[in-house]
Amino acid sequence: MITGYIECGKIELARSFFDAMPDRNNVSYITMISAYSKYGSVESAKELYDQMAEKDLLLYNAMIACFAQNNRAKEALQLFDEMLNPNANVQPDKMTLASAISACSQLGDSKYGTWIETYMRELGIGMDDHLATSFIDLYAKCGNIDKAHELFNSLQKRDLVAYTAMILGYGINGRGKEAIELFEEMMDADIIPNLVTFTGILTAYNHVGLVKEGYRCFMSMQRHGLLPSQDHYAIVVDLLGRAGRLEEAHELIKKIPMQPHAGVWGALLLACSLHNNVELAEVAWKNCCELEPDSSGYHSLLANIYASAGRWDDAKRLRRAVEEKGLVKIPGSSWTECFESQQ
DNA sequence: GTAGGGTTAG
Repeated sequence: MITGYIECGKIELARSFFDAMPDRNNVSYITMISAYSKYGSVESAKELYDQMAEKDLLLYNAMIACFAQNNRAKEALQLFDEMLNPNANVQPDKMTLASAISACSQLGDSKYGTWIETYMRELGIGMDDHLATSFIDLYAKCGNIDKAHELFNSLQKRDLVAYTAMILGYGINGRGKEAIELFEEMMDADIIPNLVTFTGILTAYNHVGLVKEGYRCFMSMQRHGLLPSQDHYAIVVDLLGRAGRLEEAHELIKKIPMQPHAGVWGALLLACSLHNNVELAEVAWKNCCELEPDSSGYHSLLANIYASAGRWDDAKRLRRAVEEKGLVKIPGSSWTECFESQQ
């Protein structure tokens, strides 16, 4: 009954049914927690998790997965650590490890990831395709593309998620040719790409600067019945923008059927700074500010553009405005950091 | 394979 409601997305109905159940057991809790996880309601999931006094393996797994799937990697690893404490009286299994590796990958923590690989052997847990896929993602994000590829070759069966992880891995490592070849191999195998796959392949086109092909790929999304997300638009804006095709990038943004998010305009702003286009930069900057008024990055970017155009007064004015408003600088992160620490 | 796991930019 609960699962029926969950399948059609009626999560509140599922919850009221859950609340009315006289004989709620771990299974019902786990089902409900997973449902909240799927719809991004991490707090509601945590609330249910906290209600259980005795945490068993599956309950831990459901909650760790929930954190990992909703970009709360730190909390996922925190809970994983808690579970490793002998007092917890549980031992992780492959489900736990898959989520933990995913969390390491999100944090770019290859050290912890490698430790998990060793620990896995200690526990006598063998590598399966799910685990291998999370390791592919981890190693690729940490720049160890050879190790990622080795794991990809070892898969028993290459499915959509595995292909997607590897394509994205090649994409972010600038190995466009390999990414494109793999994408074609996937299509030949009649595996239908999803939105994530397109993020990967578009990233690859972007890295090798294949504008025409990348744009064509983006346009092909509709044929697969996929509606490009803001992220996809942002990648294509970046692709066109880096190639200096700023007007086309601007036109594309104007055609987005929804309100573009700041990242889309940010990609245009970045392109304007690469190609010293002050007028368009101002347009992009204005939109960025409206959508994300608290971020200082856009101001600094425009200030740099003013400076390189010799408009020192404008640059100074903007930099002063940042200081006066006390805007926070969001520190950038880099995947290469964890690669370097691995060397 | 009977609850629970793996893939989204720069």
